[in-house]
Amino acid sequence: MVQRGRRTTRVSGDERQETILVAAESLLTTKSLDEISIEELATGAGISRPTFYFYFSSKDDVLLALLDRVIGEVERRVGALPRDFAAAPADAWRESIGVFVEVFSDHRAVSAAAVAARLRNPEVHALWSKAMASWVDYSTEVIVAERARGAAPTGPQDLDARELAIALNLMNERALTAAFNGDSPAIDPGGILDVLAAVWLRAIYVTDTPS
Amino acid sequence: MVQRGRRTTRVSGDERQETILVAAESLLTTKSLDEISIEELATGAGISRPTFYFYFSSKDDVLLALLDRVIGEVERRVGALPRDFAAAPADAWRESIGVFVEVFSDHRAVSAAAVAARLRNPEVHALWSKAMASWVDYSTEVIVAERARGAAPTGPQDLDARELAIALNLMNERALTAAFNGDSPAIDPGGILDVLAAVWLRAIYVTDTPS
DNA sequence: ACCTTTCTCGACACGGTGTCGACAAACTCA
DNA sequence: TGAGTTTGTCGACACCGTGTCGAGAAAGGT
Repeated sequence: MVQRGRRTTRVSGDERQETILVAAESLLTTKSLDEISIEELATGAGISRPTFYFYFSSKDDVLLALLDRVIGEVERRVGALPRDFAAAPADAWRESIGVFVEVFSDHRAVSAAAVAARLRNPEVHALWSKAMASWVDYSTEVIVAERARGAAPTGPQDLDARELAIALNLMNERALTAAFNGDSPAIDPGGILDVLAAVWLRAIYVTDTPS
Repeated sequence: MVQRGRRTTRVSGDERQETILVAAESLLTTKSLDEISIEELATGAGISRPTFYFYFSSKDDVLLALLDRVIGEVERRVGALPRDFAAAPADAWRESIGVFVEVFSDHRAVSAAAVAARLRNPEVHALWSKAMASWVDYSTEVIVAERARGAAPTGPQDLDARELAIALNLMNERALTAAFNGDSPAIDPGGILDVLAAVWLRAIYVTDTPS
């Protein structure tokens, strides 16, 4: 996925690679990826432009490496959450959504760049889609389980659990990127968890207080 | 907003301008805006590249003109809708959301290009934000009115009507672009109106059958 | 000391953008 | 009808960012 020009693993090369990634994430807090030239990225890492290509094959390749880490962090933290929703459904959903809020907040620059890049770069698109799909799968499973135990209704049109999960996950994606990039209109970053959690609960359970 | 090089209004120039717009929307169904060169756009309209600059100052300027029309169509159609939600709230919301589904479906190429371009172009960003703001305002007003007449609750945390409206509108934006651009995961375009309408109703009324 | 692998960069070719200035075509008013 | 103005057109140029190639320097292994 993120291939470098080096053939075997050595030491000082990995440091350079890391330096480029750090320089990139730092630059991304200032400007968007296409405002950053490879020249800039290379200079920021103390190397020349051609040397940059020894470590990464393009700017997007750098972003891909950064995005990979961010997604990894979400996966890890979501995976560490208790999977028992029956005890306190509202809190459980809130915690799950909270992971996204925190990680996307901490890495807002990378998230924003990824959301922009996926529209033109197939690899970024694929990586993002894969992550979204995994989160949708997770949400769908929980919704199905909650319906099975009678805590959540299906609704008049037998609202498909997966399509509901997709809608809610896409809402989160968009609402979070809007909030953390100062878009307008956007939800206040401080209150976004409350708003999103409320919509999820209502959309899934058709009540504010599921049991 | 969309300024052309011509100083006064004449005839055959406007036709050329229109030809460029038509060529652009047609090309956009095939590839993304940054895969389209100005050369291509010009050739498609039967002129040379420098001549293109007589009519538009950039590719984004062309997109801005196209987006302006699409937004205008939404505004017109939303404005023509009956504003009486009390009689049949579910149908009224469904019709409102239906306008977006139809227009974004008909002009999916322009919508997708605009969503991509707003991330780098301030003018596109501003135009899109303005439109979103107006739709959020509209939704907020209706939610407030529905709460006032007792049809919709506020919820435990006094869920702010505007923030709720923002979340729902952003969900629509993202879900529609995902659906009409073949993203995955995405909601099936044929059923997206049902899904979105269901989430809106539940999020606003906390029931599937408001009265 | 030699050889190989790792790493570096100057120099080049390329493709897209935007501008300038010459000029053609059409319309205007005497 | 013909001189002047506005409208429209484009060849040629300069510029900038990308990506590649090939020469070579440093570092490690034997």
